[in-house]
Amino acid sequence: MSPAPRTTPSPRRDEIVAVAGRLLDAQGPDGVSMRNIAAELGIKAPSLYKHVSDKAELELALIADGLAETAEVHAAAIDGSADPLADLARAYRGWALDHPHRYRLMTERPLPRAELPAGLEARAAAPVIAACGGDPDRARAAWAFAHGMVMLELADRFPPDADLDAAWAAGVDALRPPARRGRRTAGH
Amino acid sequence: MSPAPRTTPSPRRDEIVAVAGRLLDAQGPDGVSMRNIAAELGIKAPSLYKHVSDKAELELALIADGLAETAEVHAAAIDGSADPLADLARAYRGWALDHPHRYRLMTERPLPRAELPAGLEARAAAPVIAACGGDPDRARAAWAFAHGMVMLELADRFPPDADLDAAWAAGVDALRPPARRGRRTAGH
DNA sequence: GTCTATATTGTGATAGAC
DNA sequence: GTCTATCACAATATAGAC
Repeated sequence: MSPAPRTTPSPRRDEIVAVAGRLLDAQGPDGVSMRNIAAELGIKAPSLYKHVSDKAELELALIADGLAETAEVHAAAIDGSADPLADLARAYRGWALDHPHRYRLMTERPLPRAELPAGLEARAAAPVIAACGGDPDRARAAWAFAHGMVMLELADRFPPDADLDAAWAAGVDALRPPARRGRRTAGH
Repeated sequence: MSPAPRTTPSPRRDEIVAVAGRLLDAQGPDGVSMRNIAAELGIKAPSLYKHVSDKAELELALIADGLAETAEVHAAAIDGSADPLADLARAYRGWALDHPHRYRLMTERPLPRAELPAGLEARAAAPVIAACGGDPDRARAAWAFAHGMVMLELADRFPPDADLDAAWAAGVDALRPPARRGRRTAGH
């Protein structure tokens, strides 16, 4: 179902991916060099190539892991919520601010869809769509709003006096779907 | 009023900045190397340092030029418009898609406010604020929405079947300020 | 104002020995 | 599965001659 990794899975490979992820989260993209990863494992860079075909494979694994993690976090945020869009927004912002480099890696380039586990993108997108009452256009607008807020906050691009909580609230208020009328269960 | 550039202004300096801008727009950030700029001018890279203190100075000039240009384009878009937010959104998207690398450079890092001409940031921000009826929080939400849409579109991150025009329309509809009641002039 | 020569530092990746 | 040695690059920037 999910496409095979370019390299055979192995415990050592998993360690390498884990170290790459730690380096990314801690030092940003420049920290994720083959030399650094190797040093962290107490080996030399060329040895990595016995376990991993190239750097792109590592980045792919990092993206897939991040998508899976956010899919879970976001699904949990709307689960049973009385105000799903507001709770999702809070969770979205929180995760992105906690993992800025990972977040950028996951959003700054085209998704390598062909090499991602089947259904992963849909699972990651499901919470916004649900929080927008099933309207895909509104969901994309809401995603863009949240992405824009996060990116501008991460880049420290808002004016110093801007009230970001208020800006989030204004966007969520505007984008919240009209009250659902008499629905018993989460709808189609 | 505007802070002095680190290097004395000169025709040659202006040429260098112009070439850097052309390279950025045409080839992206990797195309903007001191070697490339020099080659474009028919000289060698070290010669540039007689006119410009370092690469950061060039990037600063590129950011300032881009801000000034968008400030004009966006102001023109809302001028006399019956639906300012929609027209601004169209202009915002158009300029960003026409200048993707410049747009990224202008938004992906903190503004070097201390080294920018006085009032430039405010001039660039004025059109959104006006289009949002003067509400700064809603204006920031609208900016974030547009920024998110543009960045995700530039990164080709939306699913292939997404209707981006519809997503823009959904966001603009949601964020448009309540109809202005009986105002004669652009308000305080 | 331009040149040559060079310092310095970084990257990803391969060959082949052990 | 790890090593050493190395390739092939690219970048910004400086010194000093002309």
